[in-house]
Amino acid sequence: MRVKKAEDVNERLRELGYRLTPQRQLILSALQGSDDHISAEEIYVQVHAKYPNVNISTVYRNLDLLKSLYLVTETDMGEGRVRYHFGEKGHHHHLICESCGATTEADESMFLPLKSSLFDAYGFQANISHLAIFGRCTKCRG
Amino acid sequence: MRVKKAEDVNERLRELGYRLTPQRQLILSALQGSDDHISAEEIYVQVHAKYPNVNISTVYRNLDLLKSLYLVTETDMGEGRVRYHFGEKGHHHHLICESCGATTEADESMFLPLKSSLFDAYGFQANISHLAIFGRCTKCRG
DNA sequence: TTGCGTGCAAACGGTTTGCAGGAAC
DNA sequence: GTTCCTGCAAACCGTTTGCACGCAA
Repeated sequence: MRVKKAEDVNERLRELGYRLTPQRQLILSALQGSDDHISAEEIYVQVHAKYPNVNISTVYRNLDLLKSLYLVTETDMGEGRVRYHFGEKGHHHHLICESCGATTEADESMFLPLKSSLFDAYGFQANISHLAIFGRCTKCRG
Repeated sequence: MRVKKAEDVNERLRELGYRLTPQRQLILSALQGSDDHISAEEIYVQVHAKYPNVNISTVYRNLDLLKSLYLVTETDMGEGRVRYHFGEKGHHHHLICESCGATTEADESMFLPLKSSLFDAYGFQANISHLAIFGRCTKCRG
């Protein structure tokens, strides 16, 4: 599961007829540079540092574009705001403790059986790329 | 999986020292009377019809209370608003089609293997009461 | 030169909060 | 009588939108 290079994405956008504005490239590199999921606000802060005039609406508009091209996925981790993740990075899921708020990553493989039983039972092709599951972590159970 | 009777809930609230205001009871009966998940707005409309002075902030405050007592669960079905469900009703999950918006209910049993593998692998006790899974339904795959 | 993309400011919509009055107990 | 609960209005906060300008192609 490799991270797609910045140049590849730029090329793809150019192919599709989208312009490579500095704002767009900074937003992309914020997404690519983030290990974790990143919020629109956090992207904005990073981009704004290098390019003070940028507006947060530009961040949202570019995130919408990237979502529609399936280059970016969003995950609702129950914070009242959505987090974004660069599409080519590895899929994984989040176990969020309702008591202490700790989040653990769960491997995609855990979810494959579910995916196939949903397909078998309902013909539903689940797009389980980044799921947030709530519950209690080991510590808080004790 | 039985629906808890209104009187039982009233009694429980009274035991815990909470007052049984008419607003609170109307909110409870809206929750209990809803087959599906119901939004705060929808509860408000129902309650308001019988008790025109009620304010939507009262609905939110009561939903918060009921959540904290684990009498009500909330599910984010990706609509930009949360839906509420009376706790004692049967657990089920939602398969939401990203193309046509259709939602199908999936039985809880589908998710039990996932639940136990998360517990075995991470010691995480998943509280999978009402999960929303996005993907493509049978029709939209065709 | 064309029209996509942007900055700005205002609006939006669901939810939360401060406060003073009123009802449940 | 005490205190919880409520109605009201305003604030909040993440996100979206209308508009005119500016820059990538």
